Amino acid sequence: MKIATYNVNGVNGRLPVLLKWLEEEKPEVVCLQELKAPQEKFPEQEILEAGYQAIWVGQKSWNGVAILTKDLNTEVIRTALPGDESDEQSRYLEVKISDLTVVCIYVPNGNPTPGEKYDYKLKWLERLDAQAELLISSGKPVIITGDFNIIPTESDVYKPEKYIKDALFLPEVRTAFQNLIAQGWTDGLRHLYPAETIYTFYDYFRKAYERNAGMRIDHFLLSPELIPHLKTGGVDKEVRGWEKSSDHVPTWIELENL
Amino acid sequence: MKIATYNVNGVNGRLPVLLKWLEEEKPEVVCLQELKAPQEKFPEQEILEAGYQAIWVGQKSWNGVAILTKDLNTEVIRTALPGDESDEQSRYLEVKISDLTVVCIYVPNGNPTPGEKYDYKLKWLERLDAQAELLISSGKPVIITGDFNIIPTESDVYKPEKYIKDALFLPEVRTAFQNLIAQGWTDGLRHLYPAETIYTFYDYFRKAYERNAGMRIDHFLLSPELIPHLKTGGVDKEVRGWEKSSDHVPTWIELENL
DNA sequence: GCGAGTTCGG
DNA sequence: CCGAACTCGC
Repeated sequence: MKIATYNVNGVNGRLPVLLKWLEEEKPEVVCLQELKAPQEKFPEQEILEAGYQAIWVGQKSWNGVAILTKDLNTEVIRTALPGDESDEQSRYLEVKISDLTVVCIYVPNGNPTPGEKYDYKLKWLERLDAQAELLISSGKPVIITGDFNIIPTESDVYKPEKYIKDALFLPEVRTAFQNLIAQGWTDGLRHLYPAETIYTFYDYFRKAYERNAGMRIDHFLLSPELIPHLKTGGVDKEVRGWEKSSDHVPTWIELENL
Repeated sequence: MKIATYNVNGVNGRLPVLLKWLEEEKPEVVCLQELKAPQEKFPEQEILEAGYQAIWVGQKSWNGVAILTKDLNTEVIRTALPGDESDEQSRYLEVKISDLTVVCIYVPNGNPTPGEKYDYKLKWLERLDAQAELLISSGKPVIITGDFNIIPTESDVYKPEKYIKDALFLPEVRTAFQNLIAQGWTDGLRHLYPAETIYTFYDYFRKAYERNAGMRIDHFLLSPELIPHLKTGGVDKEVRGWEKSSDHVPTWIELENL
C-alpha cells in the first residue's frame, strides 16, 4: 500500500497539478494539507472522477486537511486534535482504513518567534504528543503523517545556520519531534535512508528549488508494528518543477503486505 | 488593409485569447483598450513574437490603450487627448501609419449618473469633439476607433428601455456622437450594415452573451476620403465564447486599395 | 462576472 | 513568491 502526504497550498488552485500527480502515481491513500478552502468548496467531484473518495475538514482561507482513498473502506475517527475545545483551526483528521489508523496533520508554522503563533504551535505539539501517546499505546498499526513544520535535524535543511531562530528549527520544536520518536514512533523516510539528503519543501522565493535550498518538514511517523512492512519511500521531487506547483513536494512510503 | 479594435479588459490576463485571435485574423492594425497594465508591464515581447510592433500608453490598474501594426511604419503623433493637462488617464493614442492617421480611444464609461464620472465623460467627449474637428479639417484620411462607451441608437442595444439613465445611452452622450457624425465622420459598421443588429459588448453577468443581451459601443469613425475604400467589416463574435474572453468582441473593417 | 490591486499568511 | 479574500471599477 502506497501512502502519500502532500501539502497542496490551496486545493482548488492546485487541482490540475494534484490530478496529474494522482494519475501518475496512483497512491492508495493521500493525506492533503493546506486546503485553503471552506468545507463546501472542496473539489469533491473532480477528486471522485479521479477515482478517490475524500474525507476533509475545510476552513475558509487557511489550513484544512483531507484524506483521499482509492477503493478502501474509510471510517472517520475524529476531525480535531483533542485537548482544546476552543481551537477553531482545521489541522487534524484521523481515520481508520481497515485495521490501519491514518492521522493527517498540519502543524502550525509558528513564525514569527517569539510570539502568539509560536506559543500556539508549542501548545498544539503538546496536544499532539498526548494524542500520539494514546495512539501508540493502542498497540494497533498507526501512521501519523502530514506537514509537521519541523526540521528534525541539521541534516534536514540546506543551511541550518539560517534557521537558528526559526519556528521550524528551534530546539523546543525539535525536542517535541524527538519526544514523539521516544514514544516509539519511527521517522519513516529517515529510517529508510539514514544518510540521504531529503527535502520536501522549497520556498517560492529566491528560486529555492533551482538552488536546491530545501528542507524536510513533511514526515511519516510509523507505529512499531508497521516497520516490518516498510520497504520503500521517497519524494516526487519533479512535481515541484511543474507549472503552478505547490511549495511542498509529494512525499510517500510503501507498506508491503498490508 | 484590415483594421480592428478590441477592448481586451486586461492585456495580460487576455494574452492567450489575444494571441489566438491575432493568429487567426491577422489584422494589419489593431487598436486595444483597457490594457489595465502599467507602461512597463505591457507584454511587448509576446506581441513582437506574434509579428506585431506595438505602441502603448499604460496605466496601473485601469485604462491604457495600444496600437499594434504588422510590417507598417508607424509614427506616434500624440499620447494624450489635448484640452486638459491635468487629465492623468491613459485613454488616447494617435499615430500615423504611412498617410493614414489612426486614433485609438477609450472613452470614459461615465456611470453612475449623475455624478463626477459622468461629468468627466461629458468633458472628455467635448475635448474629443474639438480634436476630431481638427483632424477632419486636415482633409487627410483619419480613423478614430475604439471603445466609445456610447450606444448610438435604440437599435444598438438589446433592451433600450433598460438603459434610459445609463451613461452609455443618455441623450447628451448620444448627441455627442451625432455631433461627430455632423462634423463629417461616418460610422463605419453602420454604414456597411444599415439595418443589422451588431453588438460589440456582452456583459459578464447574467449570461449576457448566451442571451444575446449585447450592445454596440465599439466604433469606427472614418473621414470622408476613406469611404470609397470601405468594402467590408464585422465583429468576431465567436471570440466572446472563448475561454477567458473579454466582455468586448473584436470589431474590424477592411479598407481596399489603401 | 471578471481583472487588477491590496492585505494576510506562509 | 504564491493562494485566497476583499475592494474597486466596469
